[in-house]
Amino acid sequence: MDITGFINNGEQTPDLDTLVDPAPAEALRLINLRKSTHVLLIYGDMVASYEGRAKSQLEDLMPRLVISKPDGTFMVHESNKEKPRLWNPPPSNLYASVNLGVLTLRSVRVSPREVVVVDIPVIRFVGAVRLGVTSNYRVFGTEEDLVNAITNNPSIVEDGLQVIAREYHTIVGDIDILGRDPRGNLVVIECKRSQAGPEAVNQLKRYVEHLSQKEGKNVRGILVAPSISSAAYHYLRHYGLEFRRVEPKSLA
Amino acid sequence: MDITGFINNGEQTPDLDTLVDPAPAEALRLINLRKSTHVLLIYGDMVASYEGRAKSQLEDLMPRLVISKPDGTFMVHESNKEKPRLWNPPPSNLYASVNLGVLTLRSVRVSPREVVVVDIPVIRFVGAVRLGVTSNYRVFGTEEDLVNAITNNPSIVEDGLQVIAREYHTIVGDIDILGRDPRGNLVVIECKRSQAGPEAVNQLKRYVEHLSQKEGKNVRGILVAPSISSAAYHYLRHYGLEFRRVEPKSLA
DNA sequence: TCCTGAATCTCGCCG
DNA sequence: CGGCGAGGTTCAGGA
Repeated sequence: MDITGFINNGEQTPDLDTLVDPAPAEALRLINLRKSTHVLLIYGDMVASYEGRAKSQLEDLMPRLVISKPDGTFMVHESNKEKPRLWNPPPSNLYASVNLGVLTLRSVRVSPREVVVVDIPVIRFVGAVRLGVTSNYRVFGTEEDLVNAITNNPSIVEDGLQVIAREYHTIVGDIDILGRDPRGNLVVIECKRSQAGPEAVNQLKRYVEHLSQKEGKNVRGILVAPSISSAAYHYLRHYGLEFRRVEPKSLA
Repeated sequence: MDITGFINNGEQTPDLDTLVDPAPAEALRLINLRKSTHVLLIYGDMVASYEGRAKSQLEDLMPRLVISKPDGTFMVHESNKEKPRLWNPPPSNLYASVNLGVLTLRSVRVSPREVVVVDIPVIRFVGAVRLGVTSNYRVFGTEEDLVNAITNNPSIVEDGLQVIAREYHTIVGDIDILGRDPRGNLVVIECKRSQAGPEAVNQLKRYVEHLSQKEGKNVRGILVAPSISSAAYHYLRHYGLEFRRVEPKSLA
């Protein structure tokens, strides 16, 4: 027993461990050793099931890839698609065990209660890799960037427009930008970073209706987006709403 | 030159290849050999960037995990989160190269044009695994299951309700279920598999308004869901719409 | 191909 | 912790 509390006798935990065609007990050992610090990659023939908010099963024994992250992310990937076939989102807990030579992984999420169970009778590979996390991550070209650009320069939408508020809270939701036009009309502005559809029109209509009832006067509504679908445009015009085309990229 | 066209002289392509701390040229060879048939796992210190619908960069050199699938899925994962930090959805094309000892991966999507570039000066591991694809995949407890259950037994929603149509198309969108109550009123039913919010109410309101204008008479709207948020319920009642609590699980 | 809306959406933010 | 809406949403189905 090491009085310093270090089990590994001063040896550094490696960033990478790999096992090819391991015995189940070997795989189990590595998984339990690294599951809270490393991302685990487990490849083999497996069946899996999920039950929680919904329910589904992968009954055919087939080569698949399990990825488990220290934050509890648990995914069963197949040969196509970006999304895992089965998964548990973080935070979940991983429990591994071996019974009759079969490695079983159970990922358990507490709230809502969701369980993914994977049985792996044939383990082809287990890897443990230590990954980083990017801080100060930033995406450019979001809806927020669009709102900022309009706030800084309202004439992008309309000459003489004054911005009264951003993220204006109402009982029916938050209005991206509330403004006033030169003639004194309230203007509700809804921004979309990509093509607007019927839902976006509906959202704008909801805000305009609410404000117009509350204020007891006419309120304009402008949908700002790089484009709008044909059906959505007809719908928008039918309710007297307006569309203003703005390319988010032109504002970078 | 093998006249049969088989480069591997009859040897089977292995389901699994692994390289630990490979030279860049070695890694490149395996990637190009397997990228169209296997899922590639590439672990090392890397920087990455994305430009397309939006733009973002991972400037800090840091251990990350690249996953590339034969359908063109390309993901850069970090130590947390279910979603990759950067990605290209399928279909995309992967181009790998080595310059001055640095492995570079470029994932290119054509429409819309999007590019993810990853530079990997330190390659710790490359794996190629052959995965399957589940056919006849089915999830239970979806909104469609709820719609089916109501279609088969409309009394779940209301005694005497008759279902006229499912997925009834209108100019403002598709109505989950269109029915008629014993008093002859048209009834629009919107189903949600989980708690309903303001957007769901708004959606129902849109359909009801449209039909009511088109038909020139009163149209009822019923929101069917396991629960509804408080704000959404007030909003719903304000517009004379109705809520019917239904647990999707009770219909399995 | 585009359009439309569901999703075990996931994720971040704000109360 | 729940509610709410954005997202480089992804994905499937239909016109």
